[in-house]
Amino acid sequence: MEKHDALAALVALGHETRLDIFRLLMQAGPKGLAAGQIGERLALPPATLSFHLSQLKHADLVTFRRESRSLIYSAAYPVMNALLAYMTENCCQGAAASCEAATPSTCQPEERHETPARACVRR
Amino acid sequence: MEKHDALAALVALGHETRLDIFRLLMQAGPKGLAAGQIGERLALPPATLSFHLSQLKHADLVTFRRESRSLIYSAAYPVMNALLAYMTENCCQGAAASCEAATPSTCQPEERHETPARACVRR
DNA sequence: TCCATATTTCCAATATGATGGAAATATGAA
DNA sequence: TTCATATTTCCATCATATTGGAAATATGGA
Repeated sequence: MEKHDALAALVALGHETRLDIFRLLMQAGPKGLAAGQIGERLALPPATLSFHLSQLKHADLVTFRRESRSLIYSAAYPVMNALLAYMTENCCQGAAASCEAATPSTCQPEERHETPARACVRR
Repeated sequence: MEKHDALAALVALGHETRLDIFRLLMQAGPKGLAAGQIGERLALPPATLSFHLSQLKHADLVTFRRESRSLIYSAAYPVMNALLAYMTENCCQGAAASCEAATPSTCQPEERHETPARACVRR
């Protein structure tokens, strides 16, 4: 993940409504939730909801599929994991020699993937 | 970490200049950097730098200490780790029964602390 | 005390983001 | 085709964040 993408994700998550939406989708898992359901649960007017979903889409934090008349949104776990990895990778950068490998905590609703990251442990 | 604090941290990191500052401080480690050094490296006018440092302070993402005429800023590793843990803790919430414990990747410049978190692995 | 350095605070201008009503689009059912 | 549902797009308004020059504050040295 590049800085540009990490920044986009952080900007998107740095808004209460979008953090609420994203967490709701995280909780919902891969099945996702229809836009209408999200709006109902968070009491958001359609236009406002659509605006924020659009922001999350642009940041690649959510995906969606059509199911009949509904658009079903779900959290993009891989991007979330990439963001976590990015933030971790870049902490203590420049002290690579004194870093130890560490297992990142990731969110994998379907199956475990290997997404290595490094955590800096200087002594 | 509460939602309020996580949101504050995400808002703070969701700005290019502040992400730059924060990563610079992460790289600098616990020794930190004087405000002037940060401004010099990132080519920021004093007032602009001060504004962003203030935002990062309010989000508890940086700490500072005075050393003679300089104010030395450093990254608040524990808060960064708490943010990582928070984002991970809350993914797949509601499916706790099918979650497995996982080691979070953390950034610990001084010594290793135990900061347990959970990653959801549904099967 | 006086001056230089380091940084912050004040403030006004500017830019950007968010809101939500209303209209437009897409889908499926009768 | 016609209608109802689901969601988006358009757009004007409003709110908030950002910027940086200038002045203020804090520190230490001569």
